[in-house]
Amino acid sequence: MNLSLRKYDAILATVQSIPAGKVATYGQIATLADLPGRARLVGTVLNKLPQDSGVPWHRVVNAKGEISFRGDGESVTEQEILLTEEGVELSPQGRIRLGEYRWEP
DNA sequence: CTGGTGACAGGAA
DNA sequence: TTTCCTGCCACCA
Repeated sequence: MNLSLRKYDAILATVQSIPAGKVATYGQIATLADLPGRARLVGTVLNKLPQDSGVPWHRVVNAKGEISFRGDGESVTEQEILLTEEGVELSPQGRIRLGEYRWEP
């Protein structure tokens, strides 16, 4: 078992600790998981996550408050819907108001 | 082993 | 306010 796997677990645990109706940025997750500056790893990890991982990945967005995904919008739309269902309101530009919904541990 | 890729962030203009 | 450039490191061929 790789020690890096423990870091993945820390990332997943942090994402799962995000309360409903709130969102967190990749950098924030990375910092909370003791991986400062490794925001890309958070995205890479989530990208490889299975669908039944039970991780609320839809609450994780980039620093701009936008929903990220390899440029394709289908999954992005699903993420927007999930967030809206939880009470997260989106800006007209399709961006989340981090000042309002950013998770502050 | 080397090189390229990637759900990003932060600073500068 | 947004856009562009750079750095960061795990994973894949």
